[in-house]
Parts: sequence; C-alpha cells; structure tokens
Amino acid sequence: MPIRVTLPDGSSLLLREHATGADAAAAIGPGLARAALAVRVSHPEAGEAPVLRDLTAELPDGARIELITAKSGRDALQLIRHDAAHVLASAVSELYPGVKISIGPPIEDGFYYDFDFPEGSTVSEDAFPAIEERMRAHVEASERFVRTEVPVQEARAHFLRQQQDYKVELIDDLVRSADPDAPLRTVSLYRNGSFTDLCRGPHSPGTERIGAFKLQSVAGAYWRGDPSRKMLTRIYGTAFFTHRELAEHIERLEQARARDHRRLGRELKLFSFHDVSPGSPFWRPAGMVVWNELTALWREQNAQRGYEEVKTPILYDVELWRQSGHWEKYREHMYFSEVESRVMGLKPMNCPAHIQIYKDERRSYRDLPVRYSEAGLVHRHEASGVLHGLLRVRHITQDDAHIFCSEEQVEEEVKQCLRFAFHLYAIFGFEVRLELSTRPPQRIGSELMWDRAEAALTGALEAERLAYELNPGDGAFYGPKIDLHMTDSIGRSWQLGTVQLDYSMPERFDLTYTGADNAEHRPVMIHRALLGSFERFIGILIEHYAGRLPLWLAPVQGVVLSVSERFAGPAADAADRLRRAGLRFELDARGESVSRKIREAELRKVPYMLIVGEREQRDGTVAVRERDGTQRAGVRLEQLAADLQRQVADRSS
RNA sequence: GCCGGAAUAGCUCAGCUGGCAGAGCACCUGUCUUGUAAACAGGGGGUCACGGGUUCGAAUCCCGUUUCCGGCUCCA
Repeated sequence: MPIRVTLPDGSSLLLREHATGADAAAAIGPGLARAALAVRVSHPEAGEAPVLRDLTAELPDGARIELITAKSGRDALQLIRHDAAHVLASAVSELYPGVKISIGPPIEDGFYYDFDFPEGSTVSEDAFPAIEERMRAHVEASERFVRTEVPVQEARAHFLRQQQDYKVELIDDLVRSADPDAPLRTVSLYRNGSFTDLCRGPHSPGTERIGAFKLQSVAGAYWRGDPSRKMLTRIYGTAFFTHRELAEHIERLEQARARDHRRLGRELKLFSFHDVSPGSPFWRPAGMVVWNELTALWREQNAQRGYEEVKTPILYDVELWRQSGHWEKYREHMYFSEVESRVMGLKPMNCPAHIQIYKDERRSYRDLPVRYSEAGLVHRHEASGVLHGLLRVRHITQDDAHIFCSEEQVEEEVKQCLRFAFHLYAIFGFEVRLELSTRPPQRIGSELMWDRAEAALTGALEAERLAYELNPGDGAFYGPKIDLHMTDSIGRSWQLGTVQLDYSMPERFDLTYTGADNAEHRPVMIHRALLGSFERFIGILIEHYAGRLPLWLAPVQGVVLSVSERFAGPAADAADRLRRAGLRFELDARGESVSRKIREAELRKVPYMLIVGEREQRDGTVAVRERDGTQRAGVRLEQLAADLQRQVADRSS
C-alpha cells in the first residue's frame, strides 16, 4: 500500500510502501537525491514534533517531510560536524590502540570528541597532522554511515568485549532512565568503515559529505562534566561543506583575536596585569580615563533615578559574614586575614555593608524605597583556572545598588531597574536577552513568599512587554532573579546585569520599617547591578568597539599634528584651545613626517587628527582627519570644538 | 581547582641534536623640516619566569613552583 507525504511547499508525494527519505528525494529529482543529507520528519496528526532522521529511515504515512541539504544552514552543518566527530574517533581509535571513546557531539562552531587515552599516552596538538591525515583517508574512502538497531544486551556485550567502559555506562544509563512503561529494548549503532559507535544519529549518508575539516585544540574535560570523575582528553575541530567556508571561519577567528580586549588593553595602554596580584587589573592613565567617564555616566544616571551614593569599607569582622551566611556558603571564595587576634574578611558582596547604613536610622514606610548605590569594590577568590583578562577577575568593582522597599513596591522598582538597564545599554547599542530564574530546590522562605516574588518579577516583565526566557529552578536560594545578557558584535554572549529579589538578608539582619499601621514590617531588598562590574563592562566595551572607543570614552580624543617643527606654535595653540574647551587633545609637534604621526595616531585609535601646516597657519583653520580616514580641509577650530563638545555631551559618538 | 600547552629585550618573535643570546618595532642620540598609515644613521637595553637537578658545559634535558593561554568544572 503506497504512502503519502507532504512537502514544505504543501504539495504531496505518493511513494511506495516502506519508502525512505532517500526515495522521496529521488522522486522529487536526481539533483536533490544527490544533495540530500537527511530528512526532517513530523507527523502533526499523530502529535509528533519535527525530528531529523537518516535518509535510510522509513517514512510514516501522512508525514510532513523536509529534505536537508548543504543549503539547509545550521541543521546541515550540525550533521556533517557530527559525522566529522565520528571520523575523528575512527582515526584516533586506529592511531591509538586501547583508547577509550566516550562522546562526540556537534557544537556551536564545530564538534569535539572526548577520549580516554591509555595510561602514559597523551595527545597534543602536535599529533593533529597525523590524525587529520587519517581522517582525510576516511573522508576520501566515502564510507557509508550505516545505522543498525541492536538489542540492548547485544550492544552492551559488544562494547564490554571492546573494553569501551564509557559506552557500557551510557547504555546502562539509557536503560535506567527509560520510562518504566516503555523499557528500552534496542539502541542504535552507527558504523563507518570498521568503526562502530553508540549513537542516536542521524548522520549524513557518507563521510564524503564532510567537505572541509580542521582540528583546532585539545583540552581536558571531565567525564559527564563531573569534577569527581575522570578527566578525559577532548579534541575540538570544525567542519564545513567547502574549503572556502572553512577559510572564512578561520578568518573570523583571527578577527576575534584582533579585538581581544587583553591584547588591545596592552596595545592601547589601558591596563596591565602583574604576577604580584593575579586576577587584578592595574589601570594605566589611559584606562583610567575610560573608567572615570564610565563612572561619571553611572553616577549621573543613578542620581537622576533617586539613588543615593554610599561608600563602605572592604574589610569586615568575620562575625558579619557569619550573620550574612557568606561564611557558611561562600567561605572558599573569600579572603581572610587575622590582625590582633581578630579575624577579618574582605567583602565579596556589598549588601551587608548597605544594610549597616539602612540600620543607621529607624525607617518609616514614608522613607521607602531607599536606594543605595555604590561602585563597590569586592574581592572574590576565583579559581586560578578561570581568570580571564578583565572578564573574570578577583578584584571586582560592581556598579552595585540595593533597594530597600515594601513588598507592594517591588514590582514597580523592578520595572524601573529594567528601564534603567535598557537606557544604559542603548547608549552602547547593546541588544539584551532576559532570563527569569525561579525558585531552586534548595531555598528559604515560604511558598507564598516565592509566589509573590515570582509574580512581581513576571509582572514587571509583562508590564514592560519584554520577551524573556524562563530558567525554572535557577534562582538564588533567597529569591528569584532576572539576568540580562548581551550579544556582542561577533556573536558572543555575556551576562551584564542582574536584578535579584532578596528576602533572606532582611530576615538575617532583622531589618524593619514602621508601617502606616504603626506596626513593624520587613522590607524586601532588591540587589541590582546593571553593567555587572566596571572591569568586565570595560572589557566588553573594548571588544565591542574593537578598541575604537566612542569619542566620549576615548582616552585621547584627538591629536594636533604639525606638518613640521616650524608649525609647532600654531599647533600648540590649537591643542590648547581644544583642551580649554574641555576636550582631551594632545600635541604632536615632533620632527617626524606627517605620515608617521598619522600612523601612530591611527594605531592608538585616536578619533580625531588635526593637521596644522602652512595653509592652516595662514587661514587660521585646521585640516581634520577622522580615524576612519575621512578628511576635511579648512575647518574652523571654534566650529570643530562646538561640534565635538556636543557629541561628547550627548555621548552620541 | 582539574587537563593540556607556553614563558627569551617594553612588544612581536627567531634561537636546529646541549657549545659566545639574536631580529624587527619601541626607546635614546644625531641628521633631515617633513601635507594624511613607518625618513636615514648610530647607540643603549637580557638573572632566557623562579628554585633545584643532570652535564666539562643548560635558554635548550629532568623535577618543582609561579604566572599566562586553550578548555573542563565553577561564577553565590
């Protein structure tokens, strides 16, 4: 009995009984038959969501199908990258007898495979050429990916015989986690050449579909991501349909390296790191300008929104950390020191400090909300292996604030925090993604409290008509939170802000306010950071702008260049006048060629270069070159200064 | 913290199998007086990360430590 399937354009196709995706492709045309890699099958009437299948899989009658080809984008790339992972495992298994294989999925930009190499043999990037050569042999051999369904015990016995312990463990786990009403009877294996792997699939028809591949790096990775389990050796690679796409990808990686904030930080003399204080940036004069401009923005914007700035110590009696719960939950990440037999701890968070100030007075409901902001310096002992330039540091200056408010005020305050955040991000052109994290399994407080807290956050998000992802169970132990993530100009994601409801600290520190009913009430704390930390945010800015900081943030906004030493006088005058106009201008009247001075200013990514020579001296003007190379001759200095002042004032460039 | 790799002048890097520590840029001095991304010449600059070991001899080989890089775990 023939079957009928529906194609994406709505037309239907009649196929013989037991027809496969490959049959469907052939029925549509020989070109598609050659190009097809897999098929996406759904069966809406049977309530089945779309799933990718091998071309050799039988199609169910009445299914909707879509053939996947190299042009199908991400799905297609994932397929051949998964293929490439199997080819990598094939090659490594041949070259390193006794290696144990574990898992090898496709990932965002490529794929990896985790191996357990026999005792005493490791692999480094030096081995890549040999492995790649062997992989190429598999690709050139056009091996078929053959799927077989085998009974669980048979598969288990197979991998046990081969001493593939990780595969045996995976099978055992699959059996254990199966629905008791539908016990697992078979598992699928994929074979290419003489290599067989436990794998759910799907795969493309054969290894020749991997047009271009490259191994990239080797790294350690815990088996199943569990630090108490064995560390495996992970080999990363990537694959594309064409060599050209692979080359473009490698080019993109090069460009990302060129905008690495650690490199730019050194080249632009913004900051440095020193062994004497690992994980703590030393801000150099140029970096300090950026820091101060950003801080000024933060201070000005906070003041406009009813925040009062405070400043609190960094060193506290350990008793405070016992009371706050940090001693219990966070001790390993804190720094302690004992002086005159009193143990003191460096603060890893500012909240207990702001609480002290809240408690300086008796508070009335009329005082609420109380909003304290602080560029709070905290220290966290981040594990040595996680430090990363400005993006992961031990010395952290948070753009912190704590809002003490009544429960009724929570939603409105959260709304204001979100609006504030969006206002700030818009200045830099950042697009953000929101995540709402709700009650975790380990938590304090009543269910009623959590209901109200989550409702307040949800209410704020909905009232602001903001799209968000839900992260059930990912909230802090003391309350739910909204996290704000940005995607930078090369597609990477960073967490910036966080807005957290906190019902724990007010309890632990017995915070109160007197209500209209003359009774004592418990305030709620909102813990919020919008930039995240100044260190991290500046790191992100550097990468976002590839070092070409906007005028208002640029450490040096312009350089006045004399054509020769003869024009040092008028050039110095111009620089002086711009400096008096509040602009950060330097003078370069050295006896060097104009070309050289231009080149040096360009390398420093200075926004404006003003050239003063014969003509300019005569006309009382300057020639303006912007860092993108555009030029204007005969510009009047007053006009330029006014224009730049305006750009700086509204931070428009 | 764990796995792997690296550390040579301020920066980027060369230095082969153990045999006198180098280049370019930067810096200093001099000449040139420059018109939109590198004028020319000369000069100074090193505990080869640190500590131990092997060796007649170590930047080079071995062990340990520190820091950094790429991941993993973590990021309250």
